[in-house]
Amino acid sequence: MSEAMEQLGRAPLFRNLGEDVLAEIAGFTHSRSLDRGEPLFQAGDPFRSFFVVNSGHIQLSRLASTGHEKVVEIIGPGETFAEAVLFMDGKKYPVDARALEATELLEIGAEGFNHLLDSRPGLTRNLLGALSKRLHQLVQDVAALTLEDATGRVVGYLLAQAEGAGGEVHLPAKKAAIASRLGIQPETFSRVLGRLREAGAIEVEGDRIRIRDSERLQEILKA
Amino acid sequence: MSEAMEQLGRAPLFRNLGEDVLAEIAGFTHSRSLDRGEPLFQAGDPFRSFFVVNSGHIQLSRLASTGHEKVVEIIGPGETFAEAVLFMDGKKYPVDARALEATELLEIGAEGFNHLLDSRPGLTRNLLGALSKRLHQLVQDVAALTLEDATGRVVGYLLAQAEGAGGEVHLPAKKAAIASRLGIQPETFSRVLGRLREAGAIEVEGDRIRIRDSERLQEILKA
DNA sequence: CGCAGCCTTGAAAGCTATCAATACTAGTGG
DNA sequence: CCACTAGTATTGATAGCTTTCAAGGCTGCG
Repeated sequence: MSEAMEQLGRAPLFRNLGEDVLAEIAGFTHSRSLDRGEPLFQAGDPFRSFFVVNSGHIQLSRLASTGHEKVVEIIGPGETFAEAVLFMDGKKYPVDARALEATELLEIGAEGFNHLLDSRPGLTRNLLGALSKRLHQLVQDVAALTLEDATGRVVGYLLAQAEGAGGEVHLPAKKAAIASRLGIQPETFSRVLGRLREAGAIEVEGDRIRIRDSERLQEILKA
Repeated sequence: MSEAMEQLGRAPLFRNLGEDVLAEIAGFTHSRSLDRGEPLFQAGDPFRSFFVVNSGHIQLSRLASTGHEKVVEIIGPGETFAEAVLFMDGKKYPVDARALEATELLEIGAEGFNHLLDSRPGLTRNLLGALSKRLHQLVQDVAALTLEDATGRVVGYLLAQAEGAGGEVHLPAKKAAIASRLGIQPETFSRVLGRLREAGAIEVEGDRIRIRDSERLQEILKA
């Protein structure tokens, strides 16, 4: 099994597929490396391929007319992105993508992949599942942005990240990027963390946050 | 061609499908009527079917722990909803759905539909397209919620609704519901409309809004 | 006519953004 | 090894927008 096939297999999107399918996909895939801060594509660029992150982190963001930037998503190892663009009318990327650090990824050619789809039901199943999951996540985000205030969103984010990570959160990006992802300013993010720390709910050490009192966080979320 | 088949065919989700496929789908479909305000399902209910709106409007909303309600989406004639739940892990509806007015819809059984999928590539194509479109829409919403202020969101909404409607917008629901959809309070919505009216950009008559000065609106959006 | 629901308008409070200045950190070069 | 610098994070003060609470107006229907 080639290296590309192994890397593909690690992504949920390609889970449970036969080796033959993986081999086919690997056929129109090649690996890419990005340096910290290096752009991958811009909003409006013609869509030709989508990606799997192998190591590092990619940030997806949108630029407002005012020059402000909003981080839509932060993609980590094993995750795919831009696969939804395959099925959209105007074949253009809708967001900007750039590496937050040195990042390795696989680029999967859209054309070849598209041809595979109709003959591989399992593949379309996985795709539908992936899109549905992202959809659900976005609905959650929209709800949080309107129903929760800054503190609530930060707490929600911390609890979600701590899930299955043993009460320790490793922020996947600079705090300013996380703040943008949460729809708040860096200053507000800092203040909220400060308040949570003073309340004894968390401990902060650089980009590591330890959840000290999970129950108190839940209470704050409900308040 | 049965009535159900015709109604199905009007939805973009079932566009470009052979009559044989439509007939099969119609086989596990039955129509339902809802009165104004009547609930269709609640968040957490087990998922058994998804829906096509035939006439009227359905509101999808989420309830926060504080009791506040956020309108996620307002679904009109020809549109489908809850189809994404088909592919999610925990087969439960993630939102509440209820009729905003007397509404006719088709209920499509999940099990039967699911069986059809693997043998009908065209159907999965349509599904992938529909999910991608919704995904893109949600990304837009998230961006608007964080990048635009209340005025910007209202203007964006009006321009989007007026698209192809000849500069006249017919609000599909009570203003309070629209406001929630836009992530603002009813009072704020009212005030923003008032300001736009005073600026001569729009005219408001109940639930009808005429765009009087589209350019000025675009400017406000960019300001 | 009167009531109920919805929308509008007003005033005050609260939260977050913004502006500004100060720490802090890591990486660089002397 | 230390000093320096650039980027990043924290902290403070203020302004602005939106929410909240409250009251008044409007409309349709019994």
